[in-house]
Amino acid sequence: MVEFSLPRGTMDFLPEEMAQRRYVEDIVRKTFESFGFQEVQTPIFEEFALLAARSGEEIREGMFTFMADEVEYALRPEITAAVCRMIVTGKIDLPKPYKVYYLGPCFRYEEPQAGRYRQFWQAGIELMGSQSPMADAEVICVGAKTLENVGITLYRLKVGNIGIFRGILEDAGLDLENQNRIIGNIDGIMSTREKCALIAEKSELEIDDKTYIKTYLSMLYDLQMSLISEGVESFGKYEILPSALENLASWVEKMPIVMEQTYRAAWVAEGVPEKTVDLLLEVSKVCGPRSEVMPTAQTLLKGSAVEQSLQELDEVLTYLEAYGVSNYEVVLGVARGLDYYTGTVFEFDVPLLGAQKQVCGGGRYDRLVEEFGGLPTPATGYAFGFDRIVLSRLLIKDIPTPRKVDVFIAVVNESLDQNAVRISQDLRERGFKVETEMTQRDLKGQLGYASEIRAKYCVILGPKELKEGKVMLKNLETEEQAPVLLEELAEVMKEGNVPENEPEN
RNA sequence: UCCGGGAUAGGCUAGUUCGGUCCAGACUGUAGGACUGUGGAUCCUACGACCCCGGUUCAAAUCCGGGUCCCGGACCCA
Repeated sequence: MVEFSLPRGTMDFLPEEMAQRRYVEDIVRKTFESFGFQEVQTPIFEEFALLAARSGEEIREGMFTFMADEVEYALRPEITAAVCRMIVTGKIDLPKPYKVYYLGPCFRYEEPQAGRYRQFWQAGIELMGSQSPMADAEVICVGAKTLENVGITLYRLKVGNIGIFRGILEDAGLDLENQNRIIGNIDGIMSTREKCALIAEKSELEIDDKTYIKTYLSMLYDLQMSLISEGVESFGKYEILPSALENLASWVEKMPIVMEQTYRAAWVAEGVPEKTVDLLLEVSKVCGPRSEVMPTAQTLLKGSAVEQSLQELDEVLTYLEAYGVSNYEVVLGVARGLDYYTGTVFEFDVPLLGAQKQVCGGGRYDRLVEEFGGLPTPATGYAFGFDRIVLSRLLIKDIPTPRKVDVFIAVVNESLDQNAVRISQDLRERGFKVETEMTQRDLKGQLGYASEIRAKYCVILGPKELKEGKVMLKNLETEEQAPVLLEELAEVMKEGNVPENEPEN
């Protein structure tokens, strides 16, 4: 016999899991819809060129691709691009702003990890046609409310504005490609800072932590060596020596700083002005509550071209508070992996989830629709990792599964099968969920099954009662039972009780 | 691709340290019976497993080598 296995990185959902997912899904939809977002659906595959438009060829290895009719396609890794395509191809005839949402499977060809699959579900919203900071604030608010409505309050919300980095880099004369690369580096520094801070909380290094530190030491060592061979004099106290591996623990604290200094040297070697580099690093460190962060940032960025982005961020925060969302942190270093963001960017984390803790990410992408050939359309939105939301909710609190059926119809002997079917159909029409016996078990077995599937009632058909136009109705929760006239059956069950037991004769 | 850990009946697992006491034990499940018109109980019976290939050995679930798959983590995360 051939044994087939589940494709790597995919999952089957059993009835109980489906019920849990459906429960969360309903809340997500209701929340989206309460803000006026309407559902759309796009194909699960698109032309590869569309999906890769903003990120180049190298994205290929992260996608499932295939050829058909001499066109290259890929399973969608996210849905924003498809929504933009939908706008551009012009089928949409809605008044602006467009407020749409989606929920569906996406695919990435990656190594699975906890909370990370090759087929995963994304739920997201896009708000197109408004350039107001209010739109950003609303989108963030929908994110916060969705999590709260699902029952997840232990989240962390980081808000920033990628326009600040872009502005600084543009000032220094860097083109988009170089901007993206350096922003990517900063993203790396940010995540290393965060990871090291997490490790620092532990009393002892775990194996994975050691591996992490070794990997980065060697990466930075190589980078430093190649910079030195290109003429960088030395890294002074930030230089990584071959003896570094001897005391790994000491690097938990030093690593982020060394990483900054190494990238600093690399950027300077590329010709980025030192002033720009220092500013970038300073800005990336700015984080905390609004009241502390904004003054610092204003001083730091005074007189530069990015004051406008900062202003924009401030307005978003003002609106956000009007929406009742104040449990955020301002993190100017939020970079997001995505190249297409132009302004506001934000992330929601649920630390409970461990390594893959990001449940939501999004921001403003004012150029994407235009780049796909549409009219210039300001847009903002985000996507949730739906699976991670379900996971978070389950870690916090169990989700009760609804009962399979209200009524099970048992028969004393097979000759009554057709009566059972007729009664079941009648009850279904009256709104009950009903299941009928069909395995020829004895009555004991049938009752056992009925209680196992947690049916509330069992209707027992037997010749004795049927002769009088009655059936035996048993409440499986209270164990009460009594004969009931067929025509009164639905009524009695709706009232939720069973008449007093009749004395046996 | 790299680094850790793992794989025993349909499910969850004991046993692996230190080879023999294990033709592998428990619980659950399924089927039947005690009980031919009344259920989550109890008892009895049956069914059912050491991931694959090779090696060491008188003897391998256990040790060694290779592989496959799973679970974490790194990279990546558009």
